[in-house]
Amino acid sequence: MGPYPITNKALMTQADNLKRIWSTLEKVPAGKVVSYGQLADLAGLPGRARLAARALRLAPAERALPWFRVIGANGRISIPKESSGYQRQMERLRAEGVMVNNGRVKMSEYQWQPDLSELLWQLNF
DNA sequence: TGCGTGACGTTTG
DNA sequence: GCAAACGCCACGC
Repeated sequence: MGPYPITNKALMTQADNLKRIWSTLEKVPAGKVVSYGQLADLAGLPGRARLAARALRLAPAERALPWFRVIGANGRISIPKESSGYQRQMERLRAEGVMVNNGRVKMSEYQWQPDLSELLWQLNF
């Protein structure tokens, strides 16, 4: 967390950006999913979907973030289907009641739609 | 100093 | 549904 809570590029370090994304990800409730772009948006980093993806790769394991609740905006799991991560993600999602068919989730049903003012209140970057 | 590469996204055809 | 063309930008080389 930098000294300034505003997305002023000149004052935000990459470490700050990653922390913002991780903090926001922690707020995604079980049984719901968010897209990479949505996660970045909610973290105050509009248009930074790729950064959200990067943040997941770099996420510290001990933080136990719900990385599996992040999928592509098209509702598909974005990890190569031949990878073990693909299977793990599908299992974790199903374990909390999310229906996954052919690596795909129905966004209209499972996408998290947080109350923005409430989220802003909870987050303390 | 480029330049290619990404667990990405939107628009257009 | 699919593919191409952009847009985005941190990072490694």
